[in-house]
Amino acid sequence: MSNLELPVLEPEAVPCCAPLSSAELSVGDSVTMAAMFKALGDPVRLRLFSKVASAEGGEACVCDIQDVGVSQPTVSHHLKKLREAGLLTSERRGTWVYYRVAPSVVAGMAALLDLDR
Amino acid sequence: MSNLELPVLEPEAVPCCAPLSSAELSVGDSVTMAAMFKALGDPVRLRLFSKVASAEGGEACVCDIQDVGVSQPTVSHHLKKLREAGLLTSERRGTWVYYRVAPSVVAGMAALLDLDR
DNA sequence: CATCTGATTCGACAAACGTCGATGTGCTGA
DNA sequence: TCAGCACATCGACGTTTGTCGAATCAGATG
Repeated sequence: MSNLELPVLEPEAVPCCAPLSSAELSVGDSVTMAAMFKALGDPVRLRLFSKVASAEGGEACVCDIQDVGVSQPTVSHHLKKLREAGLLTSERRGTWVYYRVAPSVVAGMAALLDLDR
Repeated sequence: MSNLELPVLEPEAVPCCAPLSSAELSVGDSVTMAAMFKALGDPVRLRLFSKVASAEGGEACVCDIQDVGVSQPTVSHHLKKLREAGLLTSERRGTWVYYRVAPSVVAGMAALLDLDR
């Protein structure tokens, strides 16, 4: 990946897109959306995302979710990917860093997959 | 990818899964679902999928959708990936091969991303 | 300040991926 | 039967990815 400061998609900047069944995706939108799907395209990342999404109070600190069978640096690496894709946000509070899902972004992905309209 | 005959997921075999917000994904389910998200995690593949999903009559032959900026073998390769992930089905009719989306599989992905329940 | 703990960054490496041109396969029609 | 078109497979390639251990950064606490 060309990691010269990946732009970390803003939660607001996701009016993308109409359902796939309704219209063909533009080249630009396909790049944007593919990056999001790709972020969920790894089992470890999907489990981390799942742990955050299903956590009490909608958030979880890294220490609560890092038991996924890989080393702690690898967990951190995956969480960064999810952040860069715009799917998670993070906030440091004292010693711990808390992660939350970005609901609008995830809703955008779900809307894209809604084939019934 | 370890391509020793990838099992080509059955459209029926996808009662997976409950929304991510409701419960943590199992290891097995995370592998299954990640493979699907990964299939949509490439811009070219997402555009091909989009072209099929938005096609007249719900299907398209390769010749109708192969104008995505890569070579014909590459298009074929990507369509195979989408088939293997269970997202598309294909059928040969005479000279042409027609692709359709597997609605239940895509619906399963959308359901997983539904955070509002 | 020194030290401990939680989390990120760095550097390296094998495996997987996306792409291509060449070749193979399946069907149609002359 | 043979030429031609549609599509898939093969073999090779540079790039990206997932993983690790080591090092570093950031707060908290003695």
